[in-house]
Amino acid sequence: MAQKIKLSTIAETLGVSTATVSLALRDSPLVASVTRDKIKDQARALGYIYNRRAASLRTSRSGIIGVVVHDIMNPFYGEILKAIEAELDRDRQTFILSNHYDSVEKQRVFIETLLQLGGDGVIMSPAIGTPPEDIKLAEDNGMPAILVARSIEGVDVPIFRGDDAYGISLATNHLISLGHRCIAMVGGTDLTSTGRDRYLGYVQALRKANIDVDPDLRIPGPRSMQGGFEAAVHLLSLPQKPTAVVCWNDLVAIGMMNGIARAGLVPGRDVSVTGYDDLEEAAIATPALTTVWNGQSDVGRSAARALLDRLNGSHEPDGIHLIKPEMRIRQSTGPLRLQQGD
Amino acid sequence: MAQKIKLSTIAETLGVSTATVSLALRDSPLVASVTRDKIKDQARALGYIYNRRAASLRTSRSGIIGVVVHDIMNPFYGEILKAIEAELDRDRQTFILSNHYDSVEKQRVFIETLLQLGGDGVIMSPAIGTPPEDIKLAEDNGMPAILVARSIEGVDVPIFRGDDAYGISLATNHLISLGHRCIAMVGGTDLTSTGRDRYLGYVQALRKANIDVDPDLRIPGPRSMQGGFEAAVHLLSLPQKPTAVVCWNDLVAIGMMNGIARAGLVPGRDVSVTGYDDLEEAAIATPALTTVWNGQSDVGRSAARALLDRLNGSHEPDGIHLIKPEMRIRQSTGPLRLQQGD
DNA sequence: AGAGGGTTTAAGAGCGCTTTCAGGCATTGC
DNA sequence: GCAATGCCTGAAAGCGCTCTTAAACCCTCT
Repeated sequence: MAQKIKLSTIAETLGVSTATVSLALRDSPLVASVTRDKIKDQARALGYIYNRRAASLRTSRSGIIGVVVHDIMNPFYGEILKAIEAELDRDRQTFILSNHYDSVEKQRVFIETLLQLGGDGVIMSPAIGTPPEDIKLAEDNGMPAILVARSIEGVDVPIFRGDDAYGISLATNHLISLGHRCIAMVGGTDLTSTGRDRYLGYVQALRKANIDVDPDLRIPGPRSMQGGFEAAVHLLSLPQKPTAVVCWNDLVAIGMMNGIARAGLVPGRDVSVTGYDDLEEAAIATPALTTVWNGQSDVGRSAARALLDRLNGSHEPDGIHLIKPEMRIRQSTGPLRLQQGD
Repeated sequence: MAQKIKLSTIAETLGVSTATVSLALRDSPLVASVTRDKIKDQARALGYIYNRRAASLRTSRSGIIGVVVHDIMNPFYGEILKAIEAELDRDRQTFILSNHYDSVEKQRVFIETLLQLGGDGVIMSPAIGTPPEDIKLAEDNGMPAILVARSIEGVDVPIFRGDDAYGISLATNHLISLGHRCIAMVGGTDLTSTGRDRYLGYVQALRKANIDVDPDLRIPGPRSMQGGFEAAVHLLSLPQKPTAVVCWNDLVAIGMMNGIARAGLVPGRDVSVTGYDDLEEAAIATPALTTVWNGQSDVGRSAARALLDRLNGSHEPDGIHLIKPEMRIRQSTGPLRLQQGD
């Protein structure tokens, strides 16, 4: 690299002031279009690189937005991220992505880093146990926060997520309507709002159908294919095997179906399985997975939009924005078969 | 937010100069430890946020490293990213992640943004058709680049990737040793170095075993489960059905197995399938997938290490660093069965 | 021709931090 | 007891950009 090209370099070679160059590059109407074009051509010719650190030091607007979720490799968050990315791209915002893996510590480091970089805002799916102070840390330093997918108590920032209780009740009711009475629930934890809401939806649906809730049929925890696979092994070893399983998400459901298949049973015939999220994988699983679409793309898009609006002054009303999930019925669920039937 | 706390705020409240505060926070030996502790306590008490933009404007080191790959949601890149993340975290570097979706344009925008932010370096898996100038753009502006997973012609920056030709030959030879002669290859394109190398490995393995290469048995393109699923439908409709399939990656292989199962055949018995990458999913697929471990974590870790070393002055030798893949034999491959056998 | 109006450009003061260099103060050696 | 030796601290310049204020310029109109 020959030498750093800066505004003043362009100004000198053209015999104008740096102010004019700055204005011209920013398309200010204060600069004549002839001058502006001349300046832009010269900038290109010299290979000028705009220095955002210097600019944002002055303007205190960095164009950086942070996004932090549990795990960006989890397809559920992946679909939210894609929607956020698309929305932010349209506004030419740079976004910084990070996993917190449910470590409050890692999440706080991320927020602090973002503040140091002068981030304009942050979209987060908070780690389990996130203290409200960590959100306030961002807000107090002029960095608005928006939550997605999970709520936390004691903060009043906008939240976008699916209506979990309703969504899981859709799945549970579907199984009940197929004649199932012994329905397990696999995955989720009481440590997140999502976990609590989904379990609630499951319990309420059972109660409404006058089915007793058997605590042995709840296996909290699993979130991955691996987890679903292991849960299958466990459930199929119970004296009273469930005939249907409501899974935390599609990954768990696919793992569950694999586990059922390994045991020599046929998912969808011997044991019905529902997923949650309606990932791309769901439709091509074997058998195709009955699941609940959770509005990931809506969540991502709306959250990004809300943040951008907020940055532009129009203060979006705070509070929870629930997206209504929808049922996707495929082949992994079927009518109850009698014990020794076939 | 009450008011911006800066170095000078701390300095004033303590009656020392800003220089002392700066030095103290940076743990300079020039400041007495008593003073240093007092300053640090005060900084914490006031809720001071270090302004990296201002600092990096002065030091021209930002602590930001860019990482751009085809698609962060693709588990193959995901495992590379995890390794990079772990390595960069140890050096307290912030990293900015992006997808390019094989758009050279999007990739260039990313590089430019990174330059504007003063990025210290960039790790990239270049988009198909990346012109060498785009890499030079980074290097010429003092931002070292490291390539992962894919090579491109005409640049001499360090490259870390698996030995694709060798890896695919492992899979192909494995199938040949099981008696298969009619072996399809699904996925990959001649547009990437990886695609060319893997096809080459496949062809060479067949030739060495005196098996004719049938162009109809190559289906370029698929990369996803969906793609593998569709390829299965196509292959099983051929007059001369293949008895084994070498797949581009594990996702394609899993999709392929789903497609085979949908057709009423048993993967691993009726049609053998190999994957590539050895993702977590491979081991729990049904049947468990025979695949080739491609050293993703090694690639990520080494690439990050190389970049950090380079930033610290020790100039890593350029050139290609090949990681040796390894075979993982599971249940999705089995001996050739005679046409009407069983 | 001069004034008034509109348009275009220049000047300059920071944004918050780093870092060198010189000077102040206390301690030690003779 | 006095000079020398460390150890700390403060002053100040400047990283590259923005943006307001004010001045310069060029018309047009009277």
